[in-house]
Amino acid sequence: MSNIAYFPAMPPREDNRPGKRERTKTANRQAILDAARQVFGELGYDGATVRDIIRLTGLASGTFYNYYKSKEEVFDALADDGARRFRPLLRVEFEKATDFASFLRGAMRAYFDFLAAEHETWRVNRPAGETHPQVRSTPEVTAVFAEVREAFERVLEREHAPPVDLDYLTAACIAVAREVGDKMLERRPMDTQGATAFAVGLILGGLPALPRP
Amino acid sequence: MSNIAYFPAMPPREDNRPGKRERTKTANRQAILDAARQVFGELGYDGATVRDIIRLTGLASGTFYNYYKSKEEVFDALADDGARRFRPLLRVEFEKATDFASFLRGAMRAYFDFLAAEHETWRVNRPAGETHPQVRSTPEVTAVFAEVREAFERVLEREHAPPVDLDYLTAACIAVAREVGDKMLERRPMDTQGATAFAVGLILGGLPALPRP
DNA sequence: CGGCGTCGATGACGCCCCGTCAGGATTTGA
DNA sequence: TCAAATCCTGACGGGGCGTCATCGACGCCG
Repeated sequence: MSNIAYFPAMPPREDNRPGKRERTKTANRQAILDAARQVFGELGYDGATVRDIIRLTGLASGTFYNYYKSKEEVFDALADDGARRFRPLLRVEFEKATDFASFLRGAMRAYFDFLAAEHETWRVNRPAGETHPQVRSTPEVTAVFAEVREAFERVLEREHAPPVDLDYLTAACIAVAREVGDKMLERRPMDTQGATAFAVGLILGGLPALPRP
Repeated sequence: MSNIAYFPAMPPREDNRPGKRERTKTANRQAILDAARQVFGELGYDGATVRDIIRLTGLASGTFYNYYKSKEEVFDALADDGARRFRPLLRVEFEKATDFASFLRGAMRAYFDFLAAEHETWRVNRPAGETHPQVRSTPEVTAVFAEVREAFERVLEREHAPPVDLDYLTAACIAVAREVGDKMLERRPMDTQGATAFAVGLILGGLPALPRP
């Protein structure tokens, strides 16, 4: 038998791609995440059901539980995913920054742009009046918090700024970013620059007026 | 038969107290709210179950649904309750205030004190790592937002302050209050005065630096 | 008092979602 | 080609959900 016209059902892989098991695993994980994003988007966090997500993936119910333990866990995975994608952007801003003002401006702008971009993907067709799900403290989200805090610390120290309550400052900045960002998303046209100017103005102006611990 | 020693089983009410029907209704409503507070406190919002609340009240399951349609609705009722109790305090601060600075200081302080007081009642025994439930936008909560916004508007106008983006400002102030308040609750001793100084300092300092729309 | 109409408390019920697990299909490595 | 490993499958027991027929208690009036 010549070897010209013969192809085995599955030709041997010459590359170092992971095996089929590994590939379906990541495919499943991704399918679940995608389905979850859509379901949460349409039904809201409370309204969503593990079964809804499962149905959308076409997998068996048991399979879901091979990947995530619960609705909370998928949701946290989505949040983690967002945080993981945002972190590098934050790091870039830190590298670029020359002082606190420029870091804050860059980070804030990066966040609002990120938010606006996510917005499209995320809130596909939210029924009116649905509260959007609470951002939970997953490992990656916590890491972002810590990273902001540390960046603040370093950059403030670098420019010999007087000491402040860093925990409060970090919390306040993130709070302003979140809430102003939220309001920004409701406005048309969506003005990330305006939101940035507001948030940065408030915090930079307030910084010198903070009590010294 | 003399009328001295005779009391009918239920002596007639001379007062204008509502009838028994009405009284058990308010009692039930209150019992459900109390039970809900405790259950949410112990199990967290996600972990709590309508059945848990029902069990704690001792009522029948059907009775619960005569008062609230769902877990969400009881929770919103609790939030509403908090907002309803906070609103007068806010109003008092508005009356007392002579300018934006004094209003902000008073309101912030009132909020942190309120928060600290609620804390005792609310987070009875939260298991570690539980995220506390999202504050939802119930009618009363929305009303508080609107009231803050209007108070800001009036007091800023009164002192001929330059115009600002009131929506952003309100959102930012509430955000700072919430988040700094949250951090405050985790500290021992709980320092409402310190938190107030921080939040007020940040916002008052930032106000003049805001972009003019 | 006594009788009647109404209100709302009751809890069993059917429905659906939950998370599990024994069985089976598919991939892997030899 | 075969055995072992992997993990997908879907039926199942458990339990929470919201409803509704029933009934006891309340209020009202003669």
